[in-house]
Amino acid sequence: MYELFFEKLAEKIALTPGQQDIIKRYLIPKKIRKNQYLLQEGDVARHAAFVEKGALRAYSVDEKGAEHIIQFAFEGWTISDMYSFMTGNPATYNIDALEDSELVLISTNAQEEILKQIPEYEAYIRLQVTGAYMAMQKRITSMLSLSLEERYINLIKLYPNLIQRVPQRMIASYMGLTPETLSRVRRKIKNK
Amino acid sequence: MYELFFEKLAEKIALTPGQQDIIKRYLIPKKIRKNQYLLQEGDVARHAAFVEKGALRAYSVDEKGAEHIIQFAFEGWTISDMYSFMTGNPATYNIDALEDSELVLISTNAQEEILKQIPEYEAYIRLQVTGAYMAMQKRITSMLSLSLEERYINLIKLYPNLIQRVPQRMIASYMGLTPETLSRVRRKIKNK
DNA sequence: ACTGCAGCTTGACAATTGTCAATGCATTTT
DNA sequence: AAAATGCATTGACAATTGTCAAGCTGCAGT
Repeated sequence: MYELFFEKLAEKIALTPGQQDIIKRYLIPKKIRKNQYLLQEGDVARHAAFVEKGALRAYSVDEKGAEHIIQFAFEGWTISDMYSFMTGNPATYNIDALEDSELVLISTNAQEEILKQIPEYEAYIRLQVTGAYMAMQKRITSMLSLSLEERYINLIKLYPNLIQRVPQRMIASYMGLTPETLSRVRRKIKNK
Repeated sequence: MYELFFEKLAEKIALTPGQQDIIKRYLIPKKIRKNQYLLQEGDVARHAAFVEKGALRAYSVDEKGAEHIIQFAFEGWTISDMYSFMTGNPATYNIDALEDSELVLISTNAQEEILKQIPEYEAYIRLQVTGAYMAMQKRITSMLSLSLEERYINLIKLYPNLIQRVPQRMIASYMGLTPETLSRVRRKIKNK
């Protein structure tokens, strides 16, 4: 259990089996069915969720009811409403499952406890967040400087399995487009 | 010297005067004139820069020569090409000064040394990066779900001094717009 | 003070993207 | 097997945004 979690952890920091056991005690396994919510806007995010298996998305809903996907999370990724998780304020994003999924939950308290007992864990979180930050920076740069076709091609190159696992309209939402526009972008690319 | 740097540091972690002295030894003060480069695309970012005074921007340049601003940095902010800084790969962004500025540089080596000697510093960086991550997430959410007018109004509300210190065309660039479009957005807002 | 330049604004027009409606296809439900 | 549902595609048209050209303003440098 928690195989992938500790595998990813080991990529960033070295821990003894004893330290791993301490961490294990604070982890909560959770299975979640497709379409179920992990977090709803307005609730407080009391956990960060590491994805052992499956796929989730975080998204906001605007006044018109349109959904805007801020993040996907597949195996090996962590997802939460970071702002809510860090501050205890109500979440501004919804998170739900795109597939039946297996998660590892870490509560705010658990994270504090782990940090107290295993200071190395701090570096793990730092590197984790840094990676997420850099990915997000690339995403903004792509939005600012590339054509839709280039953006789509790059996205698929970066996450080749995205197409297989996520409906087009959600990729459109992630890119800030309507499904119709994404469909036309794909046609243009195909006809080249 | 380094007043603001240590003030910001103290907001996140508690350090003894002795620890502060250790950090001080690794910091490099640098003054930079308006329009001067701090970093050019292709070079390796060997430092992160904390802004004691002044203003800088990080931006990429596309094939057509258009600039796209990924980040502004004013007093109390840190700026670098994080990817290059972390990996040692060539930078993909340019960084230059919008005003005569006073910076505190921290080299990659300095950061490593500080982390070795003062483990509390790790938490500082983590919180720093987490803040940057959350800000960037808000920026993407704003790009995905708001109208141009709302985005502009929110931006000005968030950074009220931006208008005073940064030319409109750079705000347009930051928002992913042409200067003409931003000018029209501003006119619409004014006529309400 | 004068000149020149850079930045903001405006207008006319082009290109891109969104909206709405219809269709087709595949999957699920009955 | 038939019906219903959800998703992708397409077309026609509307709205938004970009492009190009021109003019205005204020500041910088002489």
